[in-house]
Amino acid sequence: MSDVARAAGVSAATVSRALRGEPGVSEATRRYVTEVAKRMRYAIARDASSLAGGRRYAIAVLTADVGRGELLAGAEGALRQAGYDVLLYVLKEPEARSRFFEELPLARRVDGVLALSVDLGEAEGVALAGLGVPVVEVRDDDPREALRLAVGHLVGLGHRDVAFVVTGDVVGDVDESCDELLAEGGLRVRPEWTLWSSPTVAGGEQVVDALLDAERLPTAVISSSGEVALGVFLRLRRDGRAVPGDVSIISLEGADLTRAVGITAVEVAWRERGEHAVDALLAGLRGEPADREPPAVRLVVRDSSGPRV
Amino acid sequence: MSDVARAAGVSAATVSRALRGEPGVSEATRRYVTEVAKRMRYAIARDASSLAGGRRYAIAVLTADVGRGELLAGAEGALRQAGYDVLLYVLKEPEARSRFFEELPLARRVDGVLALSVDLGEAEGVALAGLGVPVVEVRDDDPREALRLAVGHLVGLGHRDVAFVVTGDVVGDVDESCDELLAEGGLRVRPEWTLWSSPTVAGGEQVVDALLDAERLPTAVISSSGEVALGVFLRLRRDGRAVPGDVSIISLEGADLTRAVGITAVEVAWRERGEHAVDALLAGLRGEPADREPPAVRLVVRDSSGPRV
DNA sequence: CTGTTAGCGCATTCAG
DNA sequence: CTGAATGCGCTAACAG
Repeated sequence: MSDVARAAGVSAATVSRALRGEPGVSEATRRYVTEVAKRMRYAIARDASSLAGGRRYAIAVLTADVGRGELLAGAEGALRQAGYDVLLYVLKEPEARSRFFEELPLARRVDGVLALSVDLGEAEGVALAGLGVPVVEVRDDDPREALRLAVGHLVGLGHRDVAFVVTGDVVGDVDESCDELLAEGGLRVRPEWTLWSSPTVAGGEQVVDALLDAERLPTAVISSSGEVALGVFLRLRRDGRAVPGDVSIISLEGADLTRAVGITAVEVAWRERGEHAVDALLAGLRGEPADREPPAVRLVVRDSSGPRV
Repeated sequence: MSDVARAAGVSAATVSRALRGEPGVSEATRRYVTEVAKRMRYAIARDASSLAGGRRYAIAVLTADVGRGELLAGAEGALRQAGYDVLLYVLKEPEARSRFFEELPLARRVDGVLALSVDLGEAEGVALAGLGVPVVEVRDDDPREALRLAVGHLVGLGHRDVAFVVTGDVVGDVDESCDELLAEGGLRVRPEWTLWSSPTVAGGEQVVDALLDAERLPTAVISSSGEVALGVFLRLRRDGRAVPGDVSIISLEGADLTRAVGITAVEVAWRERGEHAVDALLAGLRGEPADREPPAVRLVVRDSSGPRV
């Protein structure tokens, strides 16, 4: 930096101020210094800057689900644009996760923490809060929101007899209240149409077998898993049933899979959600309150759902 | 650090050495200092450490494909274990990518660079090399390797009449030499069985239509895309053909999709590949040469491929 | 094996 | 608006 200062005929302090956009430098000086710095390919050394200034220009991004690439990409882009480095921590393996929260290697290393799909536990949240920097978490959605969207869509198409396939993995505790949600939407609720399945294609196929055994076939199926929806789709087609002619199918999850096959599904705008989380974090960094309303889930209508016939 | 030093009754230099595992400290002292530090919840400030020591304990991980979560996770885990921080750079958008290589914000910020699935261009490689730190790249595989595996599998099952579906996106220039590879493996090569398709499920369905129009149906189909393979699978089944009874299907790509549906596919051990790349980088950091042989691709046999009947 | 002495490269006072 | 002085917290030579 002193080299640049000498070359520009000013002091290092002025270079520092000019390059960081700090007030207290005339526009002319700032422009000149900036130009000289660029010509000399000079870039501020972050380490020294952090050490002297106290700020670290880095955010820790925690994620337990590397499959959510778009979420991560959205957050990374927004942080980069705001001038922050992204320190990635993958907390997928349980050991890695517990070790992380034990050692908490973030002390004095980052200005904030972004937890993406980690579903922070009580103790974990407290540990992060203890760092003394802003923490923003993106939790997975309340699955009921997705269910509501699906029900609304089907009711709008005239469906009343709808089967609901639950996979514990994805929906969590929604089975407690799903009947209620279905009824609220105006659907008929039948015990034999609330089915549990393993979250696999084979599981979906078995579900159809069970459905075919009953005296009456639903006109639509909601699946909490994309793979199950695919299994349902395949099995119905093999049985000569038309989709969506005879049966409509909606998935509450699995954007990639359902998009590939053309199944109507509820999707989350993960990229935007990542960007939104960064906005909240940056607000926290400035000490302002942030609006906590995340971008909503949306229904993507494809070829597997149509009017009740 | 001086607090710890005082509490332990030693000098700061000793604390530094003890905590970093540097030689020149008695085991007893090291143990004691370590214990005191832990008790005081002291952790070395990376900024100051980097500034004074010259090493940064950080690796830049570049990726153009956030979908490769396992690759990223593998690399992150290995780097973390080696004591390095991971600075993530997503180079997906073309503008982000060009801006990155123009500004090259890594100068004096990292000890090495890991480029995962970015397919570095000539100029980009030179730019990175100019940083003066080790650079390791994980390029996507030569698609011919996958094709060889698939051909070998089918030949072993007695197939001779095999169609090959190419999607430009995935296979790149392989269509130049695919006939050769098929013939090498002992398959019959027919121009009408080398088909081009868009990398979608619909594309795969159209491929089957084209195949059905010809006078003779192949006994197996190799698809360079998982989605196309699924389309082929669906369309064949709807046409009443048994898979793999009448036609076997193999995909050269799309681990998630093919796994979900049960299609035999060539897969890459992405996680291990990430770990391997880190090994190479760490070797470079130590100034040693690294073995450049990446973990090979492998064939995962599932229900879509069987003996020729 | 351990302590002492100097910086690492910058941001921040405080003067001018 | 600008420059000079001071120290951020640590590591690396040195000396003992």
